[in-house]
Amino acid sequence: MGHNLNKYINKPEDLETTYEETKIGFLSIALRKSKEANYYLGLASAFRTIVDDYEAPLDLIKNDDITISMCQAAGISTKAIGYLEPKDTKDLLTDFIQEYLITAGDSYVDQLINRFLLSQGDALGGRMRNIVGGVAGEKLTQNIISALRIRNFDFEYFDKHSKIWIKGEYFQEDNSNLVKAIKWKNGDKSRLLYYDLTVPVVKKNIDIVLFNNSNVNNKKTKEFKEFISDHHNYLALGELKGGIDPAGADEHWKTANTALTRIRDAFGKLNSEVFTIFIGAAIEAAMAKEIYAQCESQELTNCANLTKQRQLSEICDWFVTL
Amino acid sequence: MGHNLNKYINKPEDLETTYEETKIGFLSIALRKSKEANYYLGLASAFRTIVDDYEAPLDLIKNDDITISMCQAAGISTKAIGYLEPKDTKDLLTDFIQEYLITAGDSYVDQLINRFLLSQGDALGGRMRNIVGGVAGEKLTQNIISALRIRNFDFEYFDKHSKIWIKGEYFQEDNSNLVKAIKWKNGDKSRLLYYDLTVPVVKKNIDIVLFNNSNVNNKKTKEFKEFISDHHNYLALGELKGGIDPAGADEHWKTANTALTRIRDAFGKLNSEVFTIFIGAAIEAAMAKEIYAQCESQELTNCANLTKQRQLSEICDWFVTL
DNA sequence: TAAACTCGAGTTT
DNA sequence: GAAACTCGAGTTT
Repeated sequence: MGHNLNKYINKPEDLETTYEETKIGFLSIALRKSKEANYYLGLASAFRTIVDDYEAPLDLIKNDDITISMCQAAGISTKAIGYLEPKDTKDLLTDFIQEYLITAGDSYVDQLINRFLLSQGDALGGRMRNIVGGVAGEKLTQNIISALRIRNFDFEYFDKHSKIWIKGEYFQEDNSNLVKAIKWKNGDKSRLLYYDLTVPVVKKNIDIVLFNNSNVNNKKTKEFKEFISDHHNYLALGELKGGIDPAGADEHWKTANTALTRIRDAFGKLNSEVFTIFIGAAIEAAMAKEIYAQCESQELTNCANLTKQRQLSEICDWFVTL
Repeated sequence: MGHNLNKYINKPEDLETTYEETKIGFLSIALRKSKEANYYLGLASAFRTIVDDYEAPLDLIKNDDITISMCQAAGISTKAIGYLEPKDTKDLLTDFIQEYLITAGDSYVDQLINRFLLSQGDALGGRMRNIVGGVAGEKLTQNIISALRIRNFDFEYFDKHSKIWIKGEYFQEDNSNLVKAIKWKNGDKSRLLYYDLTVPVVKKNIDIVLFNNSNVNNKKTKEFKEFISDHHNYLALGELKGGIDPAGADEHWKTANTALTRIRDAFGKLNSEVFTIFIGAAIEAAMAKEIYAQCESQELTNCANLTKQRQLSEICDWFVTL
């Protein structure tokens, strides 16, 4: 970049994701999706067992235990169910049974289960999107920790499950998903990184939050709340986009761009400058130009393509030495 | 608003979508989804018919006709298939059959079809998202045409299928989905509106594009290309977000916000000012404040909540009289 | 029924 | 295998 923060990014094109990386990404999604599918197939099978006991479709409404599954078969997602009252769902189910099950005659169970599977497929898709995002976070964690180890910085990580700080030497790659935060020492400097933290200054949840000190106890304490409410403690904030789909690349960069602008505006109003970063897995030509230009103007402090190992190592090393 | 563009919006809260509207939106999605599901159930049924003829799962690979369906059952979306080469899909299918079909024994056909249904459910979800967006465009069209009729402005609409301009008097509500463009006369002023047009100045596709004259022939002509390349012809550009999900509201507003910023930046570089507008169906409290503030500062020229009939009528009337 | 995060399933131009 | 549009299926804090 203009000011050489990342030596592997010297022009916008360096940021672009390759066709090969996209392919690898989609393949890895397919593998994971097949595995996750088992859960939903199990639900369908269990649902069929219950439904098989009924003689007439309309009787299905009477069993409150399966109301949610029936709604799903009728095209209402788990998310949407939360907005409906019992009367709404009952009316909808009655119409659904009339229109799609009774007309199916003897094969109404197949009709119902097949529709249930369709809705569960959409659910599986939603779940996969969260998984892909999680995997991106894990990859970043692993690379940050590698940078800490190479530099021999003392570090600890906060474990989501046990809710305690664990010494860096005990970290293993398969703990990556448990890492909520990392703190380290770089000489006199001490640093604290949190993932997915709601930052009071911005009033939004932010993927990557780096504090310029670690003089604070764990979350859920009043002290922590005060710590994160003080803009002086912030050093850098960033957006991480792990999706591999080129069709979503610009869409999600636009989202990230507004999120980053909100961060700058919120800290700017307090006359506080913070670094902002963007790390994405799907970077297309046009947005690469925008990202690069923002880095040159130093509106954006640093960036990297998550699929390019050298860019990623480089930004992680920069990050831990900030 | 501060400058009274929309008399039904006097404070940010006026923009917020109600719980009731959200509920109606989700219910209408469920109804439509059940209808659209038929197509995917049909595919599954046809797929089963073919698969039933095979004795052993591995033989399925040999039939190229069903490769795509097999891939879908294996978790590869239509979108992802485009990135894979035959060798990739063959390897993946071989592993898939080994791991999930052969292990299913005699019930391997059910296993395959159920997995196919899961993937088709995700496909149906994708299709629904496009439909919801289309319905929003139709609603806007209907309200714009109502405004034109109330004011007795002469207008014509460009029909997507027949690719001709049709006199306004022949417009019927059930043609709404065919309207690609509308042109009208307001006294001496003539106006041309296009939906989903790639604007060369911005190099992006924009939902709502209003030209300050209609001195141009149809699309696909060189003349049209020159017309849309001249920034002087532009009067207003807007983003329309038809989604009802509150969870997606801020996400999509962030996207729209960057899109609108790109429009202003691109025209601004040419010292050309254009009006910008935002119309959304899902508007939550925090984003309502941002939208309202942008309207007050006149960064955003006008806005409306698509679910609030009076706001919508008002912005359409403003739009046709611009 | 808090708010806003995850991202790709479609689609069009 | 162009590029960027549609939006809600999940999820977390």
